Amino acid sequence: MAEHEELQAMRLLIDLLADKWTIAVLASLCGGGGAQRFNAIRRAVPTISQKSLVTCLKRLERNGLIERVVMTTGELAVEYRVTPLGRTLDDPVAALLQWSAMHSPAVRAARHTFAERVAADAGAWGREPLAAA
Amino acid sequence: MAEHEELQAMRLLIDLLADKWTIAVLASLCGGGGAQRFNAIRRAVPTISQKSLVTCLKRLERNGLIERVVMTTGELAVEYRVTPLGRTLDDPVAALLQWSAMHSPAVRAARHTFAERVAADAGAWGREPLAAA
DNA sequence: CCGTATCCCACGAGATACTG
DNA sequence: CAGTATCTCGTGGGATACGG
Repeated sequence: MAEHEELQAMRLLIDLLADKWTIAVLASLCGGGGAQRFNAIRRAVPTISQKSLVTCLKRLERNGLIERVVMTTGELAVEYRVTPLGRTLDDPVAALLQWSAMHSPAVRAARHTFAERVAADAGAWGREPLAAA
Repeated sequence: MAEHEELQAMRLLIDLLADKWTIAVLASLCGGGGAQRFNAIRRAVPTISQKSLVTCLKRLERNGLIERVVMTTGELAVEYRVTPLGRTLDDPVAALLQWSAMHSPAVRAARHTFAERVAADAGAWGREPLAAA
């Protein structure tokens, strides 16, 4: 799978994608042709909080995946756009997407099996172990 | 990139891989031919704590990616082995690995650029803003 | 050897209120 | 419109000690 330092490099990418909103934000950005304004993203990802969106955007910017562009029109307007580096995420994200489509049902099934097995184990030696606590 | 429900399925996979140790543990398991004993994994991933390893293994088991096998020899011995479902992770993980190899230097470079830019912005309007706090 | 139990801290993230 | 500032809570994870 991987040997030693590759793991560390991979953590970098995983940490990039792992937080709760990054993928959704990126999807919104790409959906908007690669650029969106702050509140447009908020509307596209309705359940995100302001704070989380700001944090998320800052991280993406810090890592060079998106760019923050202050528009020079009269009103205050800021646009976020995906950089070329950000575009390169398409490949790994596509791989994740494909795996999810193919195997996530199996994972859900495994969870149910596991839950039942645990319940059976609990029932095998005594009733209501939780009540004893 | 992705539209609506795919995101939720992807979260499942990301959550699987996101915690600090899963990838390393999986790598150790695969390195051991697909099966390793508890303390063998610990030695392979020296900086992990007992607690974290237990937690990590439980999650992997719960999601059907590995199997816990109690050996029926005299001494207490437990082996963890990758399931067929677990093997299917090779594809997405390989994609992550490849991206990391190709682009992680660019991310690190972006971080430095960003840090310098921030420092320049800070220096432009006043010295030692941190000292003021 | 293979864990469980407890304490403790850091951090992600929601809610809410305020500013340029 | 595009943020910043606090508060608070839940959880991940390290350290340590104990149990089967």
